[in-house]
Amino acid sequence: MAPSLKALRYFHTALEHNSISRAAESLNVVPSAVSAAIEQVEQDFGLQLVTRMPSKGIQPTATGKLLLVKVRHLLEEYENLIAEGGDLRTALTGSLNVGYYAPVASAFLPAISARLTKDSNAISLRFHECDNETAQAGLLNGTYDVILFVSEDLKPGIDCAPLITVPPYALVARDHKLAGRKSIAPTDLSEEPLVLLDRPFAGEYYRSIFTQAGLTPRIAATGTTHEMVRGLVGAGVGSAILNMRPMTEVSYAGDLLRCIPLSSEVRPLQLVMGYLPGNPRRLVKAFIGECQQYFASKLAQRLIVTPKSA
Amino acid sequence: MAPSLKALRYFHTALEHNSISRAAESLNVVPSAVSAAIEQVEQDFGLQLVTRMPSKGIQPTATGKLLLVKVRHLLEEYENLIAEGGDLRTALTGSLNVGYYAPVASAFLPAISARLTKDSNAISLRFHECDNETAQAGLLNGTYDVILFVSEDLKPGIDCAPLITVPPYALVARDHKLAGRKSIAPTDLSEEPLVLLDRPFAGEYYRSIFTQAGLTPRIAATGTTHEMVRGLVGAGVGSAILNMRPMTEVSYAGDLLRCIPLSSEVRPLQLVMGYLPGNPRRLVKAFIGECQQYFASKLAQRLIVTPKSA
DNA sequence: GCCAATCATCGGAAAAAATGAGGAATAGAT
DNA sequence: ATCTATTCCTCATTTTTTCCGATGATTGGC
Repeated sequence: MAPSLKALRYFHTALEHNSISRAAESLNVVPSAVSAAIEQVEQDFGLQLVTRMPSKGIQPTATGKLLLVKVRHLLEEYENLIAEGGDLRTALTGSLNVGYYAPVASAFLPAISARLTKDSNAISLRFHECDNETAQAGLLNGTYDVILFVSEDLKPGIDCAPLITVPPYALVARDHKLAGRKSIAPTDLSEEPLVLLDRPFAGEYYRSIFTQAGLTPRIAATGTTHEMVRGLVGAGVGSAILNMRPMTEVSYAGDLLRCIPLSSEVRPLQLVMGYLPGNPRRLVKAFIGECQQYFASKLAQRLIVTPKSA
Repeated sequence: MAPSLKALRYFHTALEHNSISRAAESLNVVPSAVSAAIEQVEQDFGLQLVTRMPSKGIQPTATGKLLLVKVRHLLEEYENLIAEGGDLRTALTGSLNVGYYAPVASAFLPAISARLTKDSNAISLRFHECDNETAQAGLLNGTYDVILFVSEDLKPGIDCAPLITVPPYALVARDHKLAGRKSIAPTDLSEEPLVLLDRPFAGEYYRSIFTQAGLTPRIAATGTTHEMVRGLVGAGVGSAILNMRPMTEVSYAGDLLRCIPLSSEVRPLQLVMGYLPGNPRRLVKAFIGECQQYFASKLAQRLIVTPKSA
């Protein structure tokens, strides 16, 4: 009671052709194989499904006709599965789940998305903001197809493609006394009230910039979102250190800000793209390609603050 | 690019359990078989579908999840097919196509049908009136599950179960001069105007009754239906020879008729039931059983005319 | 640092499928 | 009536696939 799919296919095409030999020819097998398959199906179901008429071919019995439509349906489902499986790899369609840990991802991901979707309306992109930890876990457990994150605490089993190196910069209000400086040293900031981006990995990173220089920062406020930090800085609560910058120096509150490169050599962050090794489907490859292309272009330079770009 | 159903099943249960070894246990195979099957599926689709984490189990990738729902659907379709195939044999349900060549089938088939359908509303019976030739051809080509017909010109490949032996009788109008006779000989009828049932096999049969006795009948009219012949006889157009009789001696026109046995020994007809050898489904068996039971009972004697019953 | 659990790999054994030749039944033609 | 072509069936043989069991590698917990 378990006919193989192959036996069902032979059974089906034999009845489509009303002939074992013609079916065998179209299946590129020998007639006895088809005959055996039909017998197999009949045995498995314990039913007489075919009447054999030597020199004339075969005919389904009434029961065989009944079963045939069900078998045909199953085979069509199977063909669909194979076709869809092939499409997954070859077609630039479907949905793509992206996990990211990049506070200003909204500054560049929309542009990248637009280049993907403008050619096809069969693409659906899902963006999930998360932290470095959940991004990598989500990639491994299948929640995300691809992740953007910082190359720290890399888990094994994830392939990475570097996108851009992001040095930290100082963010001050436009009317701040340091706003006119060409560059700012951590020492300068440690005398100021500070605003800290307090997110899973970022918090320790920003604190380490000061502690490694032997400084103890005075933290006036913390926020868990990038824009909250900017708002606090814009309101004059303090200054901040951040890594990526959006393409505007106006905060949500309308206050003006200024990004100033750090003078001392501080360990920059590496924004990378993570994906699973092996053979990802084409949409994943395309997204990765678009991201790399974007970050190789001059557009991406506007997202970072270096001594030259300031 | 043709993963077997077995490989798909292994792939599916492995991802259901998030573990190759647990899946192998539930499938009663060795883990390496499951591992190989997963690899097979990945190869066939050319996609990375599973992330393997030694000592922790496996996880589907986002692509794997996508494919998994399709595979689950296919497997459910397969299970359905198997279940329905089993039901075809075991369950007393479904539709039954009956082909018959018996002019008075409507006198007994409804009663037989009622006994089948009164226990189940999942039974659907389809009756097809046809001649001896098309009945047998229809059985062989799957149009009919079972046929009722006359055992003449039997084709090979059809199993027969005799139902009843039917001698011919004379049909006269109630006010006919022969209506009072206990029996009638072909000689008596050959002097009368005759009405003939003109159907594929019947026509020659009725003519042969006279020609074999060296008589030439005078045929006043012919009809292609049993009731038309009765109507013609009732209207006084002539007398007729028929085999089976309905359970009424009133014609559609309201005329009274009388059935009188033939005195001479004339070759009777054999009403038989035909079906395909092998393993018919249960509904077919049940119908055959009901028919045989009916014709073994006294009820069926009322359908024939013998010297004793007259 | 060792142990337990888990997945991956590999060669040989078992099972299944396919092959190809030979035989039987039938329809149609000579 | 005989002959031929077609078709399906049977069976021994070969090929392919699948499965098993042992071994090795990786990870996490004690």
